[in-house]
Amino acid sequence: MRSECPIAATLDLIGDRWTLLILRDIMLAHRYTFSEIAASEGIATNILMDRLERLVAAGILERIVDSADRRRRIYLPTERGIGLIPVLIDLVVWGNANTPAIGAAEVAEASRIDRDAVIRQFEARVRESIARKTL
Amino acid sequence: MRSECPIAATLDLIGDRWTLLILRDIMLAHRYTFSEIAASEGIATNILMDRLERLVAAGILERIVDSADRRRRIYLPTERGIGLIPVLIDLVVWGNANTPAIGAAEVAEASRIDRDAVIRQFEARVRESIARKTL
DNA sequence: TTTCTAACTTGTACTTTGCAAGCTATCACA
DNA sequence: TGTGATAGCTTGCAAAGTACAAGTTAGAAA
Repeated sequence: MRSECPIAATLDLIGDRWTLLILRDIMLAHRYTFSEIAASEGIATNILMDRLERLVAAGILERIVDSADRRRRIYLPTERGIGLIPVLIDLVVWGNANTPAIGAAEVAEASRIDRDAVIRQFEARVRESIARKTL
Repeated sequence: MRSECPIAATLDLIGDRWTLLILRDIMLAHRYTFSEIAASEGIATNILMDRLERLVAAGILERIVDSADRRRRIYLPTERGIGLIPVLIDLVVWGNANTPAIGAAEVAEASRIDRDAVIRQFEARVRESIARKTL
């Protein structure tokens, strides 16, 4: 693809069928490990692996070893990754209003009233998790 | 895929590598016909056709015959489609800050200052085009 | 030391995409 | 009225990406 358009360049990184769902798992649902993410939707493990590696390579996620259980790898969003929360929130709002999906209705409703507050709230939670995990 | 999560349900509709670029062409760049969109990026015509049909089927776009040239089909966003402008704007902002893409820097900058105003502006332009084309 | 679990990896079938060429309807012009 | 050009759309086939199942390795737990 490779375009000078920022939308096209962004979709080169996150514009496939799984990447934004993975980022949703990590940043909205607080699922930070390979097996938690794999269990949440029916994503094939080789695809999940590939996407996590790409996201790390793109500087959107960071991979750290869990010091409490060194088998476990924790995938945490970088600042660049946190910057995608607004996109996820917009998708929740649109999906809630325009698809039969019923989940996260409170988030959608709260976002319609004060989007910035909802985004700040998720950002704060993610940063809190990062601080806790990287200790 | 097909989930009860509104993000997953939305990505079922628009979460592939081309659909959001097509919507960007239509709603931000005001390219309303098959050939205009086909020319803007290197999208294969069979894929473009498939995506336009899906978007029409999903109620995101509407297809009308150009009365001035009946060969031409004009693809216009519905209200549901217009509702995706915020997603596009977020992608412009993120891509401008986090990818080497250089286009649309003014839009990104203006959105950082007053996102709602930029969205309203694009919405107004699209509605104006729709009014003109459907006459 | 055996068993279990988490994170990968590999192989193979299947689905989607990309490319090139073609088709049909309509328009522009002589 | 006929000829060429253009817009939208279709088809066939090769290449790429995805899904499913099974296997491997490192570390934990008993």
